[in-house]
Formats: sequence, C-alpha cells, structure tokens
Amino acid sequence: MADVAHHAGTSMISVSRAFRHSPLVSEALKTRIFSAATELGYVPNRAASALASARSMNIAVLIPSMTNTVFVDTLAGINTELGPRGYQMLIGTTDYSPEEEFRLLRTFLEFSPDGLLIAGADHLPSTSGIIEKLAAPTVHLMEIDADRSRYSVGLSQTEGGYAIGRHLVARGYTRIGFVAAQLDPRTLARGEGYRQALQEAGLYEPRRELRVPDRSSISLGAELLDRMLDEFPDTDALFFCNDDLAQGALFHCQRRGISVPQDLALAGFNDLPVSAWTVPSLTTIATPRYEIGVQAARMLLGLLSGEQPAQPHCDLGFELKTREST
Amino acid sequence: MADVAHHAGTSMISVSRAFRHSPLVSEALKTRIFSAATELGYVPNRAASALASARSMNIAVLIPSMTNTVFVDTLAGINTELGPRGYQMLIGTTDYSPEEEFRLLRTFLEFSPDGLLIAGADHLPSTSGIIEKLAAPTVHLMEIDADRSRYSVGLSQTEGGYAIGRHLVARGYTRIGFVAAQLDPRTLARGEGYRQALQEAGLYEPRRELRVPDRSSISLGAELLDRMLDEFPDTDALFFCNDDLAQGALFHCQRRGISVPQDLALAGFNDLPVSAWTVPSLTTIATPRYEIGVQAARMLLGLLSGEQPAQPHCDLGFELKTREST
DNA sequence: GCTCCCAATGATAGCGCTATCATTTCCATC
DNA sequence: GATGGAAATGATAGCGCTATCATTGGGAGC
Repeated sequence: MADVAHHAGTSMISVSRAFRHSPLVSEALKTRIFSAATELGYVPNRAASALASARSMNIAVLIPSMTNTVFVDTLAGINTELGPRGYQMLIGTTDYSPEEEFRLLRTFLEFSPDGLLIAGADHLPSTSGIIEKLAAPTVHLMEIDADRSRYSVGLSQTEGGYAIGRHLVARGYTRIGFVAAQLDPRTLARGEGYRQALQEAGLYEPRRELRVPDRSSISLGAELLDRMLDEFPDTDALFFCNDDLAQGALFHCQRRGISVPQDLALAGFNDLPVSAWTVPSLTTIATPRYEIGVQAARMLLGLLSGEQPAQPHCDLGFELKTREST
Repeated sequence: MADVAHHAGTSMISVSRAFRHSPLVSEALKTRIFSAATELGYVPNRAASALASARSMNIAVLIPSMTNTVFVDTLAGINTELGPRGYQMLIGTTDYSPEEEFRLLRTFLEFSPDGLLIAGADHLPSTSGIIEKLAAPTVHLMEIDADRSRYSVGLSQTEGGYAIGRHLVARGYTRIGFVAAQLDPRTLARGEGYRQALQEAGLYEPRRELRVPDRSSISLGAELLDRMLDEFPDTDALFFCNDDLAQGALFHCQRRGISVPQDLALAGFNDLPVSAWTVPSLTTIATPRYEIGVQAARMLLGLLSGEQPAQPHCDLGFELKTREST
C-alpha cells in the first residue's frame, strides 16, 4: 500500500480510503491510485484490514447439511447478497448435531464474524449462550421463531404440514399416515401440522405415525413404505416429512405394482427438482429456500448498518403443489 | 492473550505457542495456560495470527456450482480433511463461467489463501497467470490433467464416456446418440470418449450428437429427448452427458409410453442418488467425487508441508453401473 | 566442580492495514 | 481583504498476534 501511495504521489491513508470507496477521496486522486495499483499488481490484505478496523467482513453460516438441496439453495441466496458487498461466507455444516453446531460456532469465533446466519431456532444452551454474547447480529433461517427478541426468516413448518394434512383430508382420504426420519425440529413441526389437520377432521390415529431417527434417503423411503403397509395395509394416503422419502416410496410403489394415487396417495415436503417430473408427479410443499437466503442476508446487512428491521420475523410462506400423486 | 499470559503467570509468546500446539511448551505450563484461557473465555484472533505469521489458514475452493450434487460431495470430502487441521475453506462458485472464475480468484487473493483447489484444468489465460504467480500450491479437481507440471486429482472423463459407449455397443445397440448440455470441458470429454467407442465399432454417426449450451436440468432432458426422437425416430440408445438429463428423459419416456430399454436404452453420467431407484433404474458412471475431495485436500496439505507427492496426478477411476435402463 | 548443551521460556519488533485527530486548500460570504 | 466552513488530504499510533533472537536453568559428561 505504501508503494501504491508513493507511485500515485499520495499517502497510504488515501489509498486505503480509495479501496474502501470512501467519498472522502476526489475522483482525480482515485483514478491515479487505481492505475498505480493496477500497474503494481497491488491487492489489499484482508487480515490486516480486519485487524485494524475490527471488522472481519466474515459472515458465519451454519446449516445442517450440504447434501440436502434445501440448504444449498439457501446458501446460494445468501451469497448473491453478501458477495457483491465484500462479505465472505464461512460455511459450517453441523450434520444435524447440536453438539457439532456448538463446536463449529466456537471455532468460528476465531474469525470474529461480523454476523451470523444459523438454521433453526433450537440450539444447545451453550450455543445460545455464545450467540447472545456475540457482538455480531444473528438471523435464524428456515423457521419462524416464536421468540420476538430474535430475528428470523423462513416459513411456518407447522402450517406446511397442516396444508398437506388438509389437502389429503379434502381429497377424501380417511386412513392417512405420517412418516418421518431425521427428526430435526422442522420435521417434527410438519408432523405437528399434520396432526392438527387430521384431528380437526376427526381422522387422527396416533398409531399411523412412523418416526425413525435415521438420516433421510430415497432407500429409507422405500423401506419405511414397506413397514407402514405391513402394519397398516388399509392405509390410503401417506405424508412423508420430505421429498427424498416420498420419492423413494413412489419408486417403490412402481416396483411393487401399487398404483399411485388409486391404491395409495403420496405427499412430500420441499419440492425437490425431481418431484415435478416423477410419474406420477409428487404432491408437495414448495419452500422459498433461495428467497429465504436472500431475505436473511438483507436483514443481516440491515442490522450491520444499524437499521432495525420493521419486524423481527419474516414469514415467506410456502406453496402447496397439488400434483398427480394425490 | 496478554491477560491469559498474566493469569497463567507466563508471557504472551508461550500462550501463543500453547495455542499452536508447539512442542516448545512444557505440559505443566500448557495446562496452566489452557485453564486460564477457559476461565477468561479467551479466543485467539485469526486475523492477527494471519498478519503476524503470513499464513492465513484459508484454502480457496473454486467450483462451477453448488446446485450440482457432484461438487457438493467433493466439498464435503475436502472439508473432512481440512477442518480438523484448522484450515478454512473459502468457497467460490463460478457458475461455469471462466470470467466469473477469474473474478472470484482475484477477490480471493485478498484473503492470501495458503492453497487453492480448483475444478477443471481449463481456465482463462489470466486465471492461469494468477495461479502461476500465486505463492500457494494448487490442486486441480475432477479431471486428470495432461500437464505434468501441475497437480490434479480426479478421473478421466473421456474414459468414462468411452466405457458407456462400449457398454451400449456391447449390448447390441446400433443407432446410438449422444446428448449434451452445459458443454463444459468435462461434458465434452465424455462425448469424446463416446465417439471413440462408436468409431471403433464402426457405428459413429456425427449427426446423432445433440449439443446445447443451456444449463442442465431434468426438464431439459425431456425436451432434448423429444428433439432427438423427432429427428431420428430410429434411435435405439441415448447417452446423456449427465444424470439430470438422463432422468428427465427417463421420466419423459414413461409419459410418452416409450418402454425403456426395449424401445430405447438410456444412460447417464455421475450416478446421482435418484438414478439407482428410478423405474427402470438408470445405467450410469459412478464417480468417486467425495474421495476426490479427500485426496485433493490431502495432496494439498502435503504440498503445504513441503512434501512432493509421489506423482502429480491422482486418477481415482470410476465404476460403470450397469442397470435396467440398458 | 566445571563445562557444555539442550529444553524451556522470554523480550522485542514488526505484519499491513485503519481510526483518530490534525492540517491544508479553496471558495463563498460579508 | 478578512473570515468561516466544507472538502480533501495527511501523520501517527496502534489492532492482536508471531518470527526472531536472547536468556535461563538444570542435567550429562568429564
């Protein structure tokens, strides 16, 4: 930076200001500085900048998994907002483990992030402790938070499950089951909505719920379909907590010669790319996950520049995709 | 750090050494230091460390896309190796654009990365210029590089395409087409292999190749299937450059009442999770993408500690998954 | 008992920036 | 021509660490 300053016939501080697009530098001087910088191949050093300014320009992002398209789409949304403003994402994947979440967050403290984006609202007490003590603003992703003292952008998972439940009831199914894996808070909320819808219709039977803690996958969907039909052959509709499982069940129905939706209706959650194209196509809940990333990043950037958002929780809703499988 | 040193009755430099697990600090002193640090809630500052040591502990990772499972799996592999060693990934997605790749790399220079992992071996000249001038070691991902002066971990995309071509020929198909989108170097290499295989069998017809620059997707697969069959209704087998397209074609065949593989055989590339479960299941090439991430990270870590790898190129091969669709 | 050496510890001086507080320049105003 | 104030620029002192070189203490070897 000293070399650039010397080359441009000015002082270091003006070079520093020019590179941060400060309005304090005249256009003429800026031009001289940037051409000197280009000539010398100067690249500013973020570590030094972070140290001197106490702003790291890092945003820590904690999500459960990258294998799950849902969170990757959210990351993409976040990045479109943060990237152009010079912020760098530090991505951590917790693998759905609250302990790993805590460990990652503690490690990220070394980077003194300026902000934190974290999936979900349920954390270990120690994790919440760090978040509260953190000087950096935090926005919770995916779920709408009940706590008004925190910021969140997402959708009501419960209402999504409720919408599926209502849809199946409206279609005339009467022996409707629920199948869940992973059992993270969002999955459980979907089951909650399903239960409400069925209870309202007088169709709720607790035994028709199957919950396993295993990681969601297509093959698990097939397996759980079998288990469900073995025990309750009269099942006429199944709500799977996500599209992976539902797709596995759908393919398995094809192999077993179970015709969907005549013999059995199937519904999923998330609207993964494949779900619109399977035969039959899969009824599901489309979630605005990219938009969640965009809005969460914007809210965070607002908080970083000292603005108070209009309201702490941003509900981006969902869309029921009624397709052939129901 | 000064507070921790004072609290533990020692000097800053010993605290610094203890946190970097230097063997120069006695066990007794280490214990005292860590308990003081825990008590005071001390967290080291990476920016200051990077500035003083000239090692950022950042590894820049450039991939075309995060929406594509292939690269996400590679990221996961990289992270399992880098994370425990204190390195942080800086992830950049180029969106398959060489210009964006250049822009991202230039931005990443500000973070003075200690190493670079970059997908593919074909870059803009300006990008290659940066890589060469970069003090940090670089490993290329996914493809095996022809250039012996560079490091790479991946598989031969050409041989993968060749394996599919040979398989289709061996199965007795004679009017075999190739459908490609995206047209990145890996896609083109697969087409190259396909061509070789068909030429050897005397079955190659240039007009049976359909290449479009559009982004790959399931719906594009369906569309390109239609275009191919409109023009060449006698086609008896199609090799799609990736599983997304092949899946779209497969689903579309179901809708159009084309029976696979009796009327038309389909093959893809990459073995995405869904491909083993569709009805019929999809013949494809399984690529070791997670392992590519692991091995590339290991090679990079080796280079960082001054080791010269046994050989600059690590070919992790692939597996032909012969399934029902052929 | 002396020397030598190594393991353990410490003092000092920056790393490359930016916050802070000057200082200078220039023009509008009276 | 003097004055005030805004716009533009500059000098200085750190930010929180680590590289480098110096120092200390104690045990092995003679």
